Amino acid sequence: MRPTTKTSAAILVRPRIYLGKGLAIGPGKIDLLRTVAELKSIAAAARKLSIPYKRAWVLIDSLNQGFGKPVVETTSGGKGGGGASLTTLGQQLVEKYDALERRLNAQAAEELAAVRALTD
Amino acid sequence: MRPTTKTSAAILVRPRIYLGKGLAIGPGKIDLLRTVAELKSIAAAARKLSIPYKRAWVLIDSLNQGFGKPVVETTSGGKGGGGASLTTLGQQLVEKYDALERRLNAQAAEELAAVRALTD
DNA sequence: GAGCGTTATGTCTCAACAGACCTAACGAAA
DNA sequence: TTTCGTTAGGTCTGTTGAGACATAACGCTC
Repeated sequence: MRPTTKTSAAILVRPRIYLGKGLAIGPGKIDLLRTVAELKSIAAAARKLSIPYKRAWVLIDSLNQGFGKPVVETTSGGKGGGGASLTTLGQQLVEKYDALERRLNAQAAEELAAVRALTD
Repeated sequence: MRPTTKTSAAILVRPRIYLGKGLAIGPGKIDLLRTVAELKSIAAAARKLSIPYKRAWVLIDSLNQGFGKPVVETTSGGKGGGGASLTTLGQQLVEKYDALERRLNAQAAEELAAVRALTD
């Protein structure tokens, strides 16, 4: 229709992947994991994302429980009060999800544009 | 937590597409539209999907409002009490969404498997 | 040992949402 | 004119979830 403008930033696919029963992973948890990895602290990540610590902890706990193996390792007490970091499983999870999300948006750009065209 | 079987089809991508603010479309609404098209009645579709008529109507109304143009056309009174059917916009919406969903699951199979492998 | 910041929970409240129930309007058919 | 099944809502309630708050445990540092 309009070949000139290609700035379609208002549309995007946010994949939520369902693994097994009750366990799901979406953009929210991935962002949280990424921030925890960056700041090495659940509390700091929660502050940065403007969510209550409790919620951040619940989300991470649900991942740890759901995967059977921990996605985030924590230590309490000690220098700075403690901290948190991603396990290799957690790192892989973020990496794989990013790859999936990137591919989804790239490969499906055509169909996305088709849906978007309907909103005009 | 048992591994169950190896051939677990329990993983899939359910895309929810965000168009503009407040307007989103996901598998639920698409299924509803499909059923309305099939049965030519909102009430009948709601019964088949085991959801209250009110909810079905609210979902459809949100689509009609969100798109600015109606996605479902209705008539009240008359033979059989009335009925409903998809507009061409509604039909296109279902078609485009189906194409997107199919492509997503096909093209991203590799990355999906990678994520799934982490759950073992 | 006291202080500190973090992890780890429990509990309470409030808003949002889903579902249930109810009523009105409509128009063809009987 | 009455009946009937549908569309089109309004309203109430139970449930769920998020957020706010409180508290304990932990282990370095001072």
